[in-house]
Amino acid sequence: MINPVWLRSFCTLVEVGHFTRTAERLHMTQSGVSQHVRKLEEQLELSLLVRQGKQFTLTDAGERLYREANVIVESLSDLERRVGADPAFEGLVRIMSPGSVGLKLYPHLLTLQQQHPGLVIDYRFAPNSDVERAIAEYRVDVGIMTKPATQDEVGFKPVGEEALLLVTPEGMEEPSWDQLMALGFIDHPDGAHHAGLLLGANYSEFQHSNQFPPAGFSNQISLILEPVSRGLGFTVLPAYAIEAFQQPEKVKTHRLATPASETLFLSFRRNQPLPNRVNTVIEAMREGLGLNAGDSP
Amino acid sequence: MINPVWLRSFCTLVEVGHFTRTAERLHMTQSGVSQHVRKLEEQLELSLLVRQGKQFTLTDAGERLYREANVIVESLSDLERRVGADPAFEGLVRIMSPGSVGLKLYPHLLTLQQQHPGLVIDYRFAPNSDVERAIAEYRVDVGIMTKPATQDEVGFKPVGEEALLLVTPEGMEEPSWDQLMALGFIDHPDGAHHAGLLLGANYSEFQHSNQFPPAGFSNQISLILEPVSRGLGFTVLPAYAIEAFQQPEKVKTHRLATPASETLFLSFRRNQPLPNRVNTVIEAMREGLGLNAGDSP
DNA sequence: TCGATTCATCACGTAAAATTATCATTTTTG
DNA sequence: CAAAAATGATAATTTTACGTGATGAATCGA
Repeated sequence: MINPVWLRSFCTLVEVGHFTRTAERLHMTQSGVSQHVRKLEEQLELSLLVRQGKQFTLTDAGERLYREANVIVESLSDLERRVGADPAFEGLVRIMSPGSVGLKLYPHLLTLQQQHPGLVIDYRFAPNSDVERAIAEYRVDVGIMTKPATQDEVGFKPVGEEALLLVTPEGMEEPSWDQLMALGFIDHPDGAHHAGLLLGANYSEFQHSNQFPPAGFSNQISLILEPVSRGLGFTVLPAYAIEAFQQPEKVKTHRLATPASETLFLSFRRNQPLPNRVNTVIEAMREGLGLNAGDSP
Repeated sequence: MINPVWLRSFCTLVEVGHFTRTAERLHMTQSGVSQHVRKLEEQLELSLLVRQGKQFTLTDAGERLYREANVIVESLSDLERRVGADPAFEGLVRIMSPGSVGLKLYPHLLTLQQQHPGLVIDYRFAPNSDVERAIAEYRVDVGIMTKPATQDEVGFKPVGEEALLLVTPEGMEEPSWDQLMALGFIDHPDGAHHAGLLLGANYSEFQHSNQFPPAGFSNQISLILEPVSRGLGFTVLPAYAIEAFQQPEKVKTHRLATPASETLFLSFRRNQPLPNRVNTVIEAMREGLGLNAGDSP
């Protein structure tokens, strides 16, 4: 590999046209400049300069070298700055969350991306466990989970609460236990968890969601309320998932006496500080969840 | 400036994912690789690797550095080859010659350029003295001159002879001295020189072209025969300049008893070997002048 | 022609880098 | 699961190479 310090000397010499002044410019001695050029010529086994007394002109190879080397030297001397830079509104940010939160966050983050052309959002929907694994395996920068992370490498921080609501077909008032049993449960990936939190606090008969006759399942968050709207069963969902349903008039939402809510956890890798662009996105996510901006992890 | 040897170690390490194997690949010790990475981290004042036992992953800065540095390292290790290369059919070749020869050569060289997309011909027409100066001042790679070069730095080599011919208006047989005096001389940049060579050898009365009444002048080689074709005078030209005239039937060409010819000299800088692409063009010029290919200077 | 510049070369001391040796971990394997 | 092998970090030592300063030769300007 050619010594880039020699290249820099050579390029400066070509620009300055003068050994002594080149040396001054580079804070070295004229002797050094001479040696650098000679070493380059020795290593490349071709002459770079045609010396004519105190003047010189470039040989063909000299011109080629100058042209090529100049680019490299510039780019090398600039590298430190470029790598150190940590722009807040540029680059790829990879996010993962369960579908429920994603439904609310994704449009908000797309707005952010529209405001900053350099920013690229990669948002994937996946269950809690997948989110945690993706973070641990460096496949994702931040995640939102509805449970605390279990692995050591994954840090977490509560960033919001979302009320859990019981959803039944339209025209039904505060349903009794028997009515629920009659309806049957429309399940989804977090169905058991949600049902446990809300129904456990409001129905003494409740033990587990599998007490209810199964009435359907969907892992497509935007479609879970479809069977409910058709009178096929009930389900329990966080408020933002209900908001996202296309035909809200076709279902009936019940708050119940004892409210229950799901905590949202911001999740991230513990062992390295987050780049600015990721913090930018985290701020936007807080806003999207309706929270005041706070300091990022 | 960041040490590119360290960068190479880092890039290789990222690709290999293994300190010891990286060291083997780079013909150094594992200790060296460790030190290179550490020095990079110290100089940049940021961590590049997240070490997890004997595994590691890249930090954000590490990824940026790898992406940027890889380009530089590749380009640097390839530089030697690129500069050493001397392609025969690529690059710019700058040529200068008097208009007379140029008329014949230029179309031929354009054909060469068409055959080799990377080759670029810069052909300029200028008098002998300008050609010589341009060569000496590195503004041109090769020239054709009709006289030997006078400066030390400019080498030359005869590459062709071109017959000098007397040209009169049509319908005139081997003109007498008095007929020439009556017609008058159509002069051009090499007019005096050409007339001296041809007429001096064939007319005892001849001393200098200014003996003839001036009948016109043009430095546009393709137009010199225009006034002759209109009966305005005679001139002396090399054969290839006459060939290039649009309406050959409008003039009469005379070989004369004692032929005279002009020698063409290939001219070039003495102090440095010619790049291959220039030799390629020189070969093409020899062909264009109707000569057998010979070894270039 | 003489003095002032300018560049090339040489010898040398210093600073940087590579290697060796060793230790603490981690991973593999029987 | 324990012993063996492998891996990476660190410290100490050797080796390398880099830049300087001194000297000399060539060139340029007055």
